[in-house]
Amino acid sequence: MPVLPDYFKISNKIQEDVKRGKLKPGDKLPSIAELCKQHDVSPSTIRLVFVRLEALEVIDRHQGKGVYVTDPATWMRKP
Amino acid sequence: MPVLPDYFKISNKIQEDVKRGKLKPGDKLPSIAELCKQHDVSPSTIRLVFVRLEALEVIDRHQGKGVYVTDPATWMRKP
DNA sequence: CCACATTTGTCCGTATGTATC
DNA sequence: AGATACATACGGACAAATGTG
Repeated sequence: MPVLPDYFKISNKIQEDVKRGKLKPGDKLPSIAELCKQHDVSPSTIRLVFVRLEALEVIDRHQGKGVYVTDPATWMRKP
Repeated sequence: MPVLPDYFKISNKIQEDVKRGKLKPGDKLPSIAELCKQHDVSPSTIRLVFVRLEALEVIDRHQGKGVYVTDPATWMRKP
């Protein structure tokens, strides 16, 4: 059984939280700095998580604002 | 019009090559070092491309061997 | 079996830019 | 104007898998 890398485990965890409704569409994720502390990893690793989750359309990233759980409702007309 | 980042443009280009049949399922991509030269970026950027394309299930990565275009036929019993 | 080179993999820390508040 | 937060990109250290001799 392969040991999953950090960026994989973290993005899986976030995906799980979304599936379980712990994170809902439109919710804002903690800041990068916060996620670094929570998982004890560097900003670069969190960035990998974001690139992956963005490709999977789980999150939307907004420079200067934050990272949000994808909301199909506000998908087309982004604020 | 937003200027797309390098890792985005490169992964889009590879996706295009796959769609157009220039790259076919099972094909091996150039090495990271090679892709660095071709696009004049660092290895880190190419890795970002791979993380994205892997999430999109466009490629399969095999440590020590290479990176291949996803082939549904050989998906389960990898060579 | 062992040694070695090649290749990919993970993770880190940092510099700089840009959008938002 | 200043603080905060995300975005992009780089380069390096070290690990792990593969293939070859």
